[in-house]
Amino acid sequence: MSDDKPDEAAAAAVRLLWGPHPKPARGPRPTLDLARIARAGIAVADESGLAEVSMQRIAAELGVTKMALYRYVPGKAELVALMVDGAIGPYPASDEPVGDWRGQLHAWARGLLLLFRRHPWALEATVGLRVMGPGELSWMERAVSALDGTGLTGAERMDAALLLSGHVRAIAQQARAAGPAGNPEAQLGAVLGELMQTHGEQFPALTAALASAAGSADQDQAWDFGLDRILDGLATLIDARNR
Amino acid sequence: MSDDKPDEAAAAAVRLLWGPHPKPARGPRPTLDLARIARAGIAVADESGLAEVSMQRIAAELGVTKMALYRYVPGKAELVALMVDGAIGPYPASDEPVGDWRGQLHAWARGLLLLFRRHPWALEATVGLRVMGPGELSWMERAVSALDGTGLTGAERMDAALLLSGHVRAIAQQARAAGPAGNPEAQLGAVLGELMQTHGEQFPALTAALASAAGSADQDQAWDFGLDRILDGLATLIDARNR
DNA sequence: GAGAAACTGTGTCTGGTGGACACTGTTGAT
DNA sequence: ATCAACAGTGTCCACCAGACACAGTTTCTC
Repeated sequence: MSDDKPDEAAAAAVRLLWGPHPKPARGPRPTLDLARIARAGIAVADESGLAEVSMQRIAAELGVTKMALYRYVPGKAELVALMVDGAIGPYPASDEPVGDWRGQLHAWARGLLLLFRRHPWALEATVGLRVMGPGELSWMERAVSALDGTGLTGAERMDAALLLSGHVRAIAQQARAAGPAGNPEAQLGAVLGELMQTHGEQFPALTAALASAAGSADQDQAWDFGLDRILDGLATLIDARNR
Repeated sequence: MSDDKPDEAAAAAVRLLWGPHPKPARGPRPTLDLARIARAGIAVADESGLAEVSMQRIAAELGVTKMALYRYVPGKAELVALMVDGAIGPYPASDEPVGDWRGQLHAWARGLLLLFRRHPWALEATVGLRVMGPGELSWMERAVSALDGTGLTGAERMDAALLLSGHVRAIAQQARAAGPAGNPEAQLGAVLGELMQTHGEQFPALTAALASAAGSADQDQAWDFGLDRILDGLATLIDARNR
């Protein structure tokens, strides 16, 4: 069937991300290793975007031909998966769990947001079907463990983590669209305002909301708003459970 | 220098998406139009995924050479933007605003989710920098207008819309990863469970959560959970504002 | 030691992509 | 009738991911 192709691709990705990687007994010494390859890819993506990441480019960066890369990585998709997990994880051990679940999740979300800000390409690299690596899972672990003892079920704890990461991604994407300079809200408002000038009558509610928002230029308004709403919602449920 | 290139690209996209498109006075009749092109692209993407969308493919679908497409669309990015806005909008007029803000937002989010289910490729097509078209804005308009009169500021109403759409995207992506068959939770649990078997000791909280979640096989658990949490959070704020 | 086996990196090739450009043919305004 | 504007085509380029055969290097086995 055509369904076993994605499966074997996924299996290859799992092998690559989760190891083990026994070093060969015979033959010439490998000049590269997965960590170096991932680092090179991340560096290129950080600096020039994911579009610049090609087999040739990364190989050149490492001083080999592109075909040499295929000795380490089955294909470009797996390369990117390696880069993603390298860029994401593991969850920094310096951020020890401190405070209640709310404070912990707040710190967790902030850390994830900073991470996406540092590696904007990770957003586009994590759409679609993919295999989670150890790094990504360690973040998941941290979020779920922050909710231990809150009375939420296991599924609910994981759903909460997914919910938070969704918000992080949404904000990171908005920030990315605005570019490194200038706050997203202002930029979004500017382009929207332009469109409203010519097509405003079709979007009365938006026009009104935009006019009302024109004054406030709070930097991270959308971030704090969404995060607080989610945490409030979780608090409501947790309170109900514990009563 | 290099910063005006994205700007002019964005301007081209705005022209394309927002018109106007005056029909030429002289010359041969165009055999195509933007709507037909968008429809062809959407059809291909729906059926075979975004990767199958190439200039050649779409042109062949329309019975012309690929270069003819460039008479209508400045490049592939703009083609995809056209497809996205065509697939998304406008917000269906049949879904009249009914009920309180909560019910309206619930219906809105559900509608958006169904849309992403119908056009899974729209997820990958809407990461990164992009220009919103009329269709996308009409959805935004609907969500913002649902929050009219709740006491929220304009910026907050828009932030709420962004928050909800973030959750929709997160769920849609998870559903997409699981494929059309089988519910996402089970599939996620299966692959996670496999990894836990070999690396479980590194992720104790996840292992516990997974074990606890093994029994419940609720289909749309994550969807309802996140949506309810967000709406609860909004309700908390709205209540506070109105007191 | 000698040879074989395993392995690495390279060169070459293919089919595909987005896009530039010059060209022919068509159409309506003058 | 002429001409300028426009549409669709054919040809070209650079780049991409990947397949494959090959030569060179290392280590294990006899």
